[in-house]
Amino acid sequence: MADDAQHEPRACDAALAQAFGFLGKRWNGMVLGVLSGGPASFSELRRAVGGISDSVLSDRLTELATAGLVLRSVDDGPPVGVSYALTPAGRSLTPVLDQLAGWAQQNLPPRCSSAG
Amino acid sequence: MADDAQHEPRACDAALAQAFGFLGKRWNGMVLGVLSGGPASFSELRRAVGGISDSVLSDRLTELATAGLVLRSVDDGPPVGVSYALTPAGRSLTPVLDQLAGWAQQNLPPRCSSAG
DNA sequence: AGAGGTCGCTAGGAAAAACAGAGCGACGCC
DNA sequence: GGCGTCGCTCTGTTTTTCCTAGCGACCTCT
Repeated sequence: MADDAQHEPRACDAALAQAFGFLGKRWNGMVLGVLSGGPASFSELRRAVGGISDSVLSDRLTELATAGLVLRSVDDGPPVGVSYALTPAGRSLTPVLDQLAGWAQQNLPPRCSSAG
Repeated sequence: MADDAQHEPRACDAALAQAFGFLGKRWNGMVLGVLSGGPASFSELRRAVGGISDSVLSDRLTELATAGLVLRSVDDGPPVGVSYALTPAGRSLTPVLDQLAGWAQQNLPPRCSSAG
């Protein structure tokens, strides 16, 4: 082996693997994204991400909650409901998501040519 | 609060959806990550991401190349080979990946307490 | 009261993606 | 000639994701 190898497993890759353990799942990144805009209920989430089904959303929410990224709180108000919000850990991901969105706008082929 | 609604579909979410069209796939984020450390060959990629099979890697590479994120170049040297490298578009994702790795190290439960 | 809609969430079966393993033609090594 | 590597594709099986339907409880409309 020559000394060229940049491709040795470094901490960076390990952390990246952890990150993509969540973000690599089909909708996890999206729900984190809409949640970063503020707390939301189950139905609100479903609409915001658009195209996800109840089963999957429920799964992702449970998963995210278990990982400590989102918090599930039951609203005792007259109209009983459930709210999902980002924990500090999840909230610290927001700026990254923001950058990601910026990158996508510049480097990804626009799927919908919005006339604006 | 009347003007609370943060959950309307804004450009941010649309861009995020584009981004996760790629990063939401099981290995795309990882190969982008190792590629951000420098060009690599098919085999090098396979080792670096660790746990991916030839079929899937081939698919992801084709997909990423089609999207204009990575560039496939055939090496005419005596030991004929193929090299994959990030395009400018792909390279601009590197800092984001870096932040993501940083976030993961701080906010994600360490799965393997690496001695090193 | 009766009928219908929404809410949060779960269950079952179907489709898709990912997987592991083998193989192809061409190369260098011994 | 035998062997391993390279980049890449094919086949059959497992995991993941998806769609459809449904539950109990609440609210609204009539």
